[in-house]
Amino acid sequence: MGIRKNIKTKTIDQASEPTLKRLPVYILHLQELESKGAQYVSAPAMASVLEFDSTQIVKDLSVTGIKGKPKVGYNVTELRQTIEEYLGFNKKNEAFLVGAGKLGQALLSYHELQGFGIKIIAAFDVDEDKIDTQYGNTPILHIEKLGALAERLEVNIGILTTPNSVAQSTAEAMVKSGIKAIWNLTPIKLKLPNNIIVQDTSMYANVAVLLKKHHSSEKGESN
Amino acid sequence: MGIRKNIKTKTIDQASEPTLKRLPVYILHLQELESKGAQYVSAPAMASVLEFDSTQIVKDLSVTGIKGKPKVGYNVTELRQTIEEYLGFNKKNEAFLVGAGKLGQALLSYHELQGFGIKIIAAFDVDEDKIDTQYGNTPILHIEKLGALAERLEVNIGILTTPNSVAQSTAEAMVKSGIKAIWNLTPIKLKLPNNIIVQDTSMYANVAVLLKKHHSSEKGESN
DNA sequence: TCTAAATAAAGATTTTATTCTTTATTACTT
DNA sequence: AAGTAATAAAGAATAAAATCTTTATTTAGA
Ligand SMILES: NC(=O)c1ccc[n+]([C@@H]2O[C@H](COP(=O)([O-])OP(=O)(O)OC[C@H]3O[C@@H](n4cnc5c(N)ncnc54)[C@H](O)[C@@H]3O)[C@@H](O)[C@H]2O)c1
Ligand SMILES: NC(=O)c1ccc[n+]([C@@H]2O[C@H](COP(=O)([O-])OP(=O)(O)OC[C@H]3O[C@@H](n4cnc5c(N)ncnc54)[C@H](O)[C@@H]3O)[C@@H](O)[C@H]2O)c1
Repeated sequence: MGIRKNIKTKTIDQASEPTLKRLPVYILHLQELESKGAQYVSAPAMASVLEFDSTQIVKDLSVTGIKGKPKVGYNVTELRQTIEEYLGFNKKNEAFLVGAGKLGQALLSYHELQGFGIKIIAAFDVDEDKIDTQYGNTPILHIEKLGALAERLEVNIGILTTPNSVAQSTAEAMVKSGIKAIWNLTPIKLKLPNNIIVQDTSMYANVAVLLKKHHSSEKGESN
Repeated sequence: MGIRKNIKTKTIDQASEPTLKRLPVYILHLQELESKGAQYVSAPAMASVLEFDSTQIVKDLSVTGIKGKPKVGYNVTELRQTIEEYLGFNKKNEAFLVGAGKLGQALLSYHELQGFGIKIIAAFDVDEDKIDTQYGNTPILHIEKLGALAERLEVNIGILTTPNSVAQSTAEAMVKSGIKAIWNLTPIKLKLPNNIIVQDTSMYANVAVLLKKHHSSEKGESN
């Protein structure tokens, strides 16, 4: 009502989700530039390679607080590091994986993830054949040990790769164990307290978009 | 100017991408309702379970053309089938998977995907140890055979799970083989002709969002 | 048969994200 | 040293999506 409009002083560094999702694309591109020995890169130059709008790139990068120089661009290494720091990749991001099945094991062997912030230090399962074995260098433990270990090792990030049928109950158990952020790779919409961060990566959602666009384009829509 | 504003007559059935991504969530929920024997469900009822806004559900479902009845809701089975038909799950969606590594194999064993439209009928790789073996019931073939087989079997959907380093070149080979829609599970931003449908599922992007939100919430932001 | 409650559907508003425009800074050129 | 071209940065306009509001329909109950 007239007064009071900008109460959002606290949400300064809140980048939009689309922006956050583009930042890793920039990191990969910058890594490639670094490997080629490039020192500087401009937003328009990145734009032409990545096929993004150049002003959008400038906006995206500005959320990290970095400053570019007109006529020169950004220092490649500094830019990459600034983005990584902004995303928290340099913080301690140890995670537990729950559900060491096919997808879980793929993630356990996906060591590149470490370069993007997350390090899986243990996996949990209920399958006796898997429990107390190792996958790669990662131990697979009984799910009952989750709570005690999460507390002792101060782990508060969890990756959920159990079957759909137990996704909700397992997620609740993770929360009870002190997990604060869950990367949910099941297609289930989890119902959890809203102080818990949940990031969904649903294959079904992506397949749905792919198929719909595919069939629409076949029908000859301009798109 | 002045005249000509609504040139978009052709894009009638164009649902937004957020809507398309929610449709599979509805399908899963409807399947559960069916298994419980429910006949009808209303949008507000779904909303309370899924924690969505009920008017958004109504809007989402309306893109499929289905009509609900006031005071009753939607017929559960009819609604599920209508969504599935809308998304093209009942069409022939045979796909090739390229790169039969850890992630590729997880997808090959992920038979639930068939219920969501996609059936992987062959995989392709360059690793001699894998070529001409089977994974599950799916043959793994030499990448050179991709073109001929795609033509003969009329496959035009491809799943890309090769290493990052060859993602772009492999995608180009897929396009040359007649693939029209690519589900890209690498984090690489592909540059392809824009009549090719590309759906990215980047783990990095999701990890970035998760970590940023997690660290922001730790700093005590209201979010 | 009429009334009331529930809810789908359509439309309006608000919010969010992208794209466009302008301004100002910097380095290169002559 | 002055002028010019390139580009970052800030702001405005546009477009898209989500949410809110109103209307109309339909069933259940009086
Ligand atoms: N396989 C894929 O490629 C793929 C792709 C996308 C999404 N997903 C999703 O990922 C999830 C897992 O799929 P998957 O193919 O790896 O299944 P999977 O059956 O291979 O693995 C599931 C694992 O979870 C374990 N488990 C079962 N109940 C558990 C519990 N209560 N606590 C802890 N662990 C438990 C099982 O023992 C098993 O090891 C599913 O939700 C699936 O929809 C899988
Ligand atoms: N492992 C995971 O959990 C995971 C998760 C998310 C994303 N990814 C991404 O998925 C991709 C594959 O990851 P991965 O862990 O399965 O790797 P991987 O090394 O296990 O598998 C890659 C496969 O591709 C094959 N290959 C190599 N060059 C090829 C070519 N030119 N044509 C066809 N096949 C070729 C290899 O022989 C191998 O079988 C990567 O881009 C990775 O970033 C992996």
